[in-house]
Amino acid sequence: MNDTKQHRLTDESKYRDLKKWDKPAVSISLLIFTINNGQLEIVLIRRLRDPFEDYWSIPGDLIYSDESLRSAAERILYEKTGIADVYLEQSKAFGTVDRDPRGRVITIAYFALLPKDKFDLAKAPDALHASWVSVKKLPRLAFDHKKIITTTLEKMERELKSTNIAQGLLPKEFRLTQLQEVYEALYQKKIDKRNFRKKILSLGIIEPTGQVFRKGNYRPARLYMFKK
Amino acid sequence: MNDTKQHRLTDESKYRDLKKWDKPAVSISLLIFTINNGQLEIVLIRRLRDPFEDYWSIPGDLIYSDESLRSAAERILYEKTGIADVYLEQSKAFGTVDRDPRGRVITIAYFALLPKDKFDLAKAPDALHASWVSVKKLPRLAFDHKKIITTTLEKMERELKSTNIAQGLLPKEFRLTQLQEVYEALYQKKIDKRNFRKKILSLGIIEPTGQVFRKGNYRPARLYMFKK
DNA sequence: TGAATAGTGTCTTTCAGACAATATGCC
DNA sequence: GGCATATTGTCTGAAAGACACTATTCA
Repeated sequence: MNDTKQHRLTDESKYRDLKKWDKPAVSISLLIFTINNGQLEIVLIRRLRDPFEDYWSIPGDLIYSDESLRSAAERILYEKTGIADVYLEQSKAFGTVDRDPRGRVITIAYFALLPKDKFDLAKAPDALHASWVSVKKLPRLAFDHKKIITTTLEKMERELKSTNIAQGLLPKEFRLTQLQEVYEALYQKKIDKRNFRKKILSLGIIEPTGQVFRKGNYRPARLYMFKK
Repeated sequence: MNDTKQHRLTDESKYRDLKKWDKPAVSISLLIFTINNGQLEIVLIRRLRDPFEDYWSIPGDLIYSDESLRSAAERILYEKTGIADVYLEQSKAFGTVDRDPRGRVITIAYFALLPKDKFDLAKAPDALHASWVSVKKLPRLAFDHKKIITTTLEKMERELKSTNIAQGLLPKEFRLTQLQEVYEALYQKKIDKRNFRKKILSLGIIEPTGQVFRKGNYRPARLYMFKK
């Protein structure tokens, strides 16, 4: 509300008045998450030029005039990773005036959730400068990308409680231990195994596939999948 | 993901390529809510010209180049109602290509929550064509405004459970019955009075002011306020 | 005393959380 | 048998939900 007043007070020069209706540029920022070794990780890109040279940033691009917000997010995901069929949801729009020193850019953040085995970042187009980074150890970030990530993580945590978000981070068939790791990574705390299994099974959203998963010299785990 | 492929297939003429980077216009859509007689109501404006003449629409405006998204929402709220100090939160961005027949407009929806007594719509600048409308009986709406309202209502309902959203819809001092009406209006169902009071008081977020509210020929009610 | 709303308590069921031992498969 | 992980049940306390009567004010 102070801003409202401020707007009218600072709107003083004719130059500014003329510029008042300049269209902003609009971009999509795409937060790509996965779980790796029980850690929530995000794809970041090292910037090669100013502004913010050598800082890390979220993938993004301007929106074409013939694509919707969601289509643009899907395109960027496809360009960065070569994959298409994943969980994708709008996070929030960010639009402070000075968030990009090059000019007015409003960005609409989307987040995508991938199972780790779905794609190999090393083979992606931007491989040299893109990297998976744990959200617990974020490097220095360009623009307002730190805030975008933090805000989106809070939203994801809230949604985990009421939606099937975990599904996006797991392969079709998974062990209960993996599912628990998703919850622990998003809540950032340990959960009791017995209580977790009791609850998740009572929700009735997953079912055993009948298959088992074998890895080391130990008991195999039953595999589950989300019901349709 | 179909959209992604489609984009590349249909991106065939040079004309389109040149237009590909045209900047979209960006607007704020402002959903102004209050509770009136236990009903959730929203401010709508009757359109006087094409497109969608005689349809109803959500208040909105383009964003100036020197204001943030939130500042723009505050400005529009101020222009429409003359008030500033209310609960205001971003809902969601909407940006399908053809949502406005006049050209590409991406809109970012905000919602504002007012106590009913806070302002008199009849004295507002747009009084002639603006009106409070119950969200249960929405008239025919212009553009994609029906979807914007529906999506925002779902978000508000979700937030009611975890935040203090009810505070925005009530005056500083209120009766427990009023508070219950807010919950009932947003959940669209009746709540047991004893259970509601037991729970809301156990949360410790409100406290009695010591005042009472007298109206008809019946027992006065104690007044409460939200703690700080 | 009638009308209209305010205010209150108990019981049952469900859910969350603490807690540790046994089962299985492979070497 | 040793190792590594999978799988399972009980108890307790807290919260949710069903349910109906008394209290207060004023005309």
